[in-house]
Amino acid sequence: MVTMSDVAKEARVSRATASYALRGDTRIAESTRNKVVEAARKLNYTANLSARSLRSGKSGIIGVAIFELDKPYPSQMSATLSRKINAYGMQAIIQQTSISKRNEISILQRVTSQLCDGTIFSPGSISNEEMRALTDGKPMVLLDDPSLHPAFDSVMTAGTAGARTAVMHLISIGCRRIIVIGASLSTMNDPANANTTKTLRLRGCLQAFQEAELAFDDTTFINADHWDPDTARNIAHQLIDSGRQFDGAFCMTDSLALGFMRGLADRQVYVPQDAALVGFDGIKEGGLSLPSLTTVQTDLDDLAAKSVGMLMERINQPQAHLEPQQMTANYKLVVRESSRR
Amino acid sequence: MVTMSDVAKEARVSRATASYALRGDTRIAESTRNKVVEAARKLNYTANLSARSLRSGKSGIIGVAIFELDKPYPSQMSATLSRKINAYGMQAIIQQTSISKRNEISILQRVTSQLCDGTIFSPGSISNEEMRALTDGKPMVLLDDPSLHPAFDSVMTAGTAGARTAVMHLISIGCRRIIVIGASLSTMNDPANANTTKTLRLRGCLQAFQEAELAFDDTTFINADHWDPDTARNIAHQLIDSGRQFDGAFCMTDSLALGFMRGLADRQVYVPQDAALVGFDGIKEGGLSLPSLTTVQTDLDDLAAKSVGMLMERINQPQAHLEPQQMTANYKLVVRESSRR
DNA sequence: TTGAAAGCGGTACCAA
DNA sequence: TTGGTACCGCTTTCAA
Repeated sequence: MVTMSDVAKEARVSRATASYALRGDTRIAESTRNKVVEAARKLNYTANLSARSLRSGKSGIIGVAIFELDKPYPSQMSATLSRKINAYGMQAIIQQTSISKRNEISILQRVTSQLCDGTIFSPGSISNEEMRALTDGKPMVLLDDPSLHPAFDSVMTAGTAGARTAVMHLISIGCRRIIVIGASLSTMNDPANANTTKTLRLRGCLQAFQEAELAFDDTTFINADHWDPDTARNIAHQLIDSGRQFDGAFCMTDSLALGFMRGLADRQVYVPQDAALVGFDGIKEGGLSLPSLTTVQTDLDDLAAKSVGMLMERINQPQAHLEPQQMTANYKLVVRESSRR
Repeated sequence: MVTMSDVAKEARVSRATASYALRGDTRIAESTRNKVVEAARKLNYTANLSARSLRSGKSGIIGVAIFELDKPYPSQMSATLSRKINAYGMQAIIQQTSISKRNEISILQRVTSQLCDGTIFSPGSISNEEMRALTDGKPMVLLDDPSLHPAFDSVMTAGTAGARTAVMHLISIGCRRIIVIGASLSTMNDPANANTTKTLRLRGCLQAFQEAELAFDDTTFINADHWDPDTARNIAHQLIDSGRQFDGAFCMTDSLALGFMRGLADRQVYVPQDAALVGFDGIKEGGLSLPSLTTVQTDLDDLAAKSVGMLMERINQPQAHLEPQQMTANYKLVVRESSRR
């Protein structure tokens, strides 16, 4: 391994000078800097990350910790965040929490807070206090922070407004017997859930129902333990088998929607003829399915710009001890075949 | 930040003793170790990664560098690798190369070779020699290494055997006018391409055609510049618009297959009635599409077990200077609706 | 069985 | 403008 001493020797300067020169400190004479840079290139030198990070506390790395990388939405979000981070000249590393608390702690404690200049974290089962302790004061931006008293900057998806838009759209195309897949109404009973993704989306649904003066009850809202396609596919089977009637469905994520659509097809119920369908997230797969999926699409570029932007601000101004900020990512309704009649 | 000195002081031992105790060195008396461990827990101590890594050259981190995280196959592969790495008690960090050479170099040079005890890398545009230089002798396992003279351990997907299986399956269900989407025959003309994914899969197709004594020519094989759904969708449009007849299609990836299927549907050509369809990879989305997709499924658990296993062996026995090894991941044909007649 | 001390490869203060 | 040097926090050799 070639170290800075090697470079300094090659350029016939001191280690200190070499260090300054390579980082472009203006106090170093241009001619000296050129010598050093040339020597570094000749030796194919790269600064040792551990050493630099140990001494300066900076690594140039931003961590992204996300629940499950094999699901379309988180993977597309991570990819977008990663590119945005690169655009700032930083390296992005992505870690999968698998929604396991042990994993979350391990990631925050052993990697993120140690190595990363900042973290973008999609919290699962870990509390604000634990995060405080584990991040050791390093900047962190949360994605969809459900806590009642935010302790960190965060970027939210437009859960309530988006869900409201989705249901309003179903109503506007003539649906009158609408069901919602993803959460049951009872979720909202517990005040601790006031800001969870489920509650926010439920709230938007209720707004739409009320504005349109459409009746609803407990059976309108169907919980999904896991927001994945197989769960939704089973729900569809049960629903049809039970003889339930509906002419429109809002699924709280696209993954649910695609699974639900498939489940309906398994029972010869077809979208959009028999029931219109709207999802949420805007994953790419929704544009390819048969029929293609109407969805409330979160603008991932905007989400990435906001979260990485906030994080970089904190990193660059660590002294500013501002209140935690909350931003919301843009969204738009993308109308496709699943709601065209 | 709480350091080892703090722990040592709290436990009333020296820093060295604390270090040994925490890592379970047997020379430390049990009672002493308990004191230290207790102190560490009380202070909520975590060893500084940079310091440890700088001094010992080990970090407990394995890097995974993959081309695009927002595509189903690489994202599902990364997720599986990540879990497998965790099962070995190591931390996994995932980085996205975006198939940009600059990015690949940057990742290898600035993060992977610096920080990671080993790397699993899906090479894009970087050469063996460059990798040698950038990894600085650290263990690395390549995924689908296309080089003619492998310089690293690698795990291959069963390109030739898998593609052969796929085409044989189409033949076995009665298809006689089969087309292949993904690469053109001319790809194989350049000897430099002898081991690329495209060539391997082409080779398998040719074997199947020849064994079944089925005619084929240049027009049987249609190139896709990018292996993504939109490209395939366009190909489908062009093919149908040009009046091309076929009763079966093998797409070199599931993403191509799903796009192709959607493109056929855009032109009122339906799978499997009008043409049977087989993909390659085995992404989860293939089980949900309408119709569900027959595919040659790569066993990702097996792929992960093999690649992480090889890597861990290299890490644990750095002295053994064995020849580069090649392994191949298991696969199986998963027959679904797209080829049921 | 434990402790003192020398680094690992950089950074940054201070002096020249 | 440049160089000497202390130090970041941990590991590891060597001595006690």
